[in-house]
Amino acid sequence: MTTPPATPPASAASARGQVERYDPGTLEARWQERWAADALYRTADHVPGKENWYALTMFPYTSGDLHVGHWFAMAPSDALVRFRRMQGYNVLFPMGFDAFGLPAENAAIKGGLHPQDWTYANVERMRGQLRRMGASFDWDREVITCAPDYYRWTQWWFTRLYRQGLAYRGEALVNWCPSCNTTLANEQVVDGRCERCDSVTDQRMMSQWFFRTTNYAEELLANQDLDWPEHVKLMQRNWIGRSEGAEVSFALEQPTASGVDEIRVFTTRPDTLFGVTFMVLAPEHPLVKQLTTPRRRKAVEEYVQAAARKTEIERQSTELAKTGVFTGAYCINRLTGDRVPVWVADYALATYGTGAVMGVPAHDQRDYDFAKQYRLKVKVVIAPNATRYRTRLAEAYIEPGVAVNSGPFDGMPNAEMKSAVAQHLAERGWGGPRITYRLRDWLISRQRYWGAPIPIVYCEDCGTVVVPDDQLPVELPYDVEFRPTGESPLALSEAFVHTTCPDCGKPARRETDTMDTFMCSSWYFMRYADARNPAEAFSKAGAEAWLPVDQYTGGSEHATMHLLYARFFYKFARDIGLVPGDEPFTRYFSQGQILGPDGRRMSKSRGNVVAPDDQVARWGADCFRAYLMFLGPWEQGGPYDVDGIVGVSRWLNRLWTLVVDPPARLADGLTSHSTTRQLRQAAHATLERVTEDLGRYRMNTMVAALMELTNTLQDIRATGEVDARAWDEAVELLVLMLAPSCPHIAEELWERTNHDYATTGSVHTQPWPAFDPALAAQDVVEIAVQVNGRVRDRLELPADADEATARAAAEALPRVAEHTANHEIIRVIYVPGRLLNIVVR
RNA sequence: GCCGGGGUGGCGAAACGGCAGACGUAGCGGGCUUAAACCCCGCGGCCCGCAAGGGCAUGUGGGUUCGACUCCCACCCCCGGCACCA
Repeated sequence: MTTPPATPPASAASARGQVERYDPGTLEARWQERWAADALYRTADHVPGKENWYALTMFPYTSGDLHVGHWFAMAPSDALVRFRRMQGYNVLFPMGFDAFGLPAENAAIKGGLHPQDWTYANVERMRGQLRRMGASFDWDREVITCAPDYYRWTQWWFTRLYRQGLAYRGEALVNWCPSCNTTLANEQVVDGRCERCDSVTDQRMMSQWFFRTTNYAEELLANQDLDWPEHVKLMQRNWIGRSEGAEVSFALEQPTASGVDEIRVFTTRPDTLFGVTFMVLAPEHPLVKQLTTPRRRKAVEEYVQAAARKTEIERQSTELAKTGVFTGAYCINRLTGDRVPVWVADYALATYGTGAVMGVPAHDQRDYDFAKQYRLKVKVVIAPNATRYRTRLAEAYIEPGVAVNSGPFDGMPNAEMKSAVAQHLAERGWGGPRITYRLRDWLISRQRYWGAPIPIVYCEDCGTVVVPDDQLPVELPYDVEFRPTGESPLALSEAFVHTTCPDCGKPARRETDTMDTFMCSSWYFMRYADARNPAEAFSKAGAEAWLPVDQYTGGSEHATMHLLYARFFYKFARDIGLVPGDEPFTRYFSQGQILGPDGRRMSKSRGNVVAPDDQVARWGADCFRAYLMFLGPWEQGGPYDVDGIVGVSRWLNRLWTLVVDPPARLADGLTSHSTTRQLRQAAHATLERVTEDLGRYRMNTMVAALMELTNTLQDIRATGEVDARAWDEAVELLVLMLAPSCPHIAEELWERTNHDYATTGSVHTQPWPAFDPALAAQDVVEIAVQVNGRVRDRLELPADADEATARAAAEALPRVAEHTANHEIIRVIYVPGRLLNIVVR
């Protein structure tokens, strides 16, 4: 079998003659080099006469490959940045790498490469891919979170939080991922599974480092004024989960051996306190062991152990019937003096409120179910009507009502009673008003290698000592056995563990856990403001120049993790006087998710991954960028249709040809020619649309508008004689409008239309053109003529025609007359430029 | 169950309460080509009709309006989040 030579036929001659073909590959590489050589995107902190604008798109994790999702977030962001620059802003648009984290270790274990070497190799590769995108990143401010000159400051943040009492070590029930062999923050457990690897997690009592995010719960909750997507703000508010209610103390009938004489509960229904018929402790509640009577011990221990064996998924399932065991102990409802049996049941959660629940079966469905299961008493204390009400219920009564069987509160509306009871309790020292959050403190300890070491030293004499600034960074040693065992790999490194106490100089041991990588990403956007600063995390001047971020772009999967942590960090930074404002991200845009061609999440196992490199190699970066913008609304995302991109490629080819091969007969002074008017109208109307669309992040319709103008120019070219000035103006506007989305071809065409890059500058440094409303307006418009709301004909009219003119012209149309004859015209509605509706009877 | 976001041609989509389907694809017909194409022209929701034209169409059913994809009410389906949080 013979194959033809690989060289394509040299002649690509079209009907229009020999025209140079659009060749994105070489053209894009050439301009990328040129821009880099000229440092076109280096951003100064201040430029006279220009306002600063900080645009940020989430930096990628160093997985090794940029995927379509990265492009989908970054390419439109870059277009908006370029647009804003042309509008006269001094724009900071930095890029970097989120480089610590488990995948590096997992890949290292699998492939035999050290996590650090794996990570830096990936940085190298991804940097190249990002450059190939043609985005206008300021690489001089690049950050790599695993570099000592970065994590030194991550550790510094820890020390500041520690000194402010916001970092603490505490014993708590924490989430554990048995596959990752490490603890996880609450935010990193999704439906009882590890957010990273999807393994089922369990809970363990461990001593770990936490940040007091709950100190800021109230402020984090107050996000409604942020210019963020509502659904993201809502996710955060749901996550924080504020509940208003009361804490109530119940006296133990028999104080425990250790002297505890009460059980405290949190309730949102203090109005039902008179209806308590049992008490429930979570299996992990510290009092369980102490108050269980000898006769009940065996049963309780068995139950507690069984609960511990269950996974979170099993524990949290609402479908399961309620289970529990009686402890044999009783407590006293101080308001009524009632003797209340104390049970253990796993529907009480150890990590919420006080870990104990008062059982009010008459007015809480869960308590009702539990009471039915174990035949416990049901006491009605809220009723729709104070005089007549049911005492036997088929389900809990949770509607509003008035108090009954509630002593001094009888007859009081229950809404009012909530605060009255809380008040009553407070006066007697039995509890009082209380607000509880679902949000937990942020667990930041990780029993893994590839992260920033926690800068803490344990000294026998001085106790827990924070590493002083001049001893940072606490360097992560390279030569460590990092296989995950559940114990921190750093504990195995004698050289790392053994140190001296910063306070007294005696031998001491280092903390061997590393920090959650979400810590690195909680402040990277601040570092960009002054990325090369060797003496500070960032300078005051840098912060004043750039913070807070004006526009942030990323996926909403980070709503309750990164975006929440970053807000926490920023508020802390504000409190210690480092940054201006209260919020890190003034505006946040959440782009949609790009799916595989089959409409499902892209994944290697499904084999539906579209590699951006392949798309770029085949179509060019400009084409791929524009196609991603053209697909649909940016916030929506959707399946990536590999066949659709050809339309964008055809468009760019036509546009190219149009500019490189202008109309055959260009003549001066044809200003009265109808095509001249049409040309100018189309160009200015498009400019109006594109300006509007870019301002509202509507990238898809922006590209469509450019396509339309291209089609119009092509039609006009075909008519023959065209006014040279009008043509040049239209082409110039088209190229300027193309610059944000397709920076390379725009630059090339800009140069080819008599603009010298060396003297007059890049197309990307040109001011955004202003459109002329008079030119953008149409002279003649086609309107629809309706009879009773149905279109019967169309009519061409001068744009400024009045109603009488329009009506006369419409009634003269035979197809209209047909429908109005023998009818009485009762009304005529005229919308200039749109339609005329004749209403008949 | 609760809270968001969506249902418009074969597909991706567009449409200040005012001509539904811009723009683009798939497909069909034609041109240029020995042949093709990431080239050019045309058609391109469904039904009836040779055509002119007419009817039906924006998840379903109501309503408001001269006029509804758009506003209101009820419901169905899909996607995302939360869910034994006391």
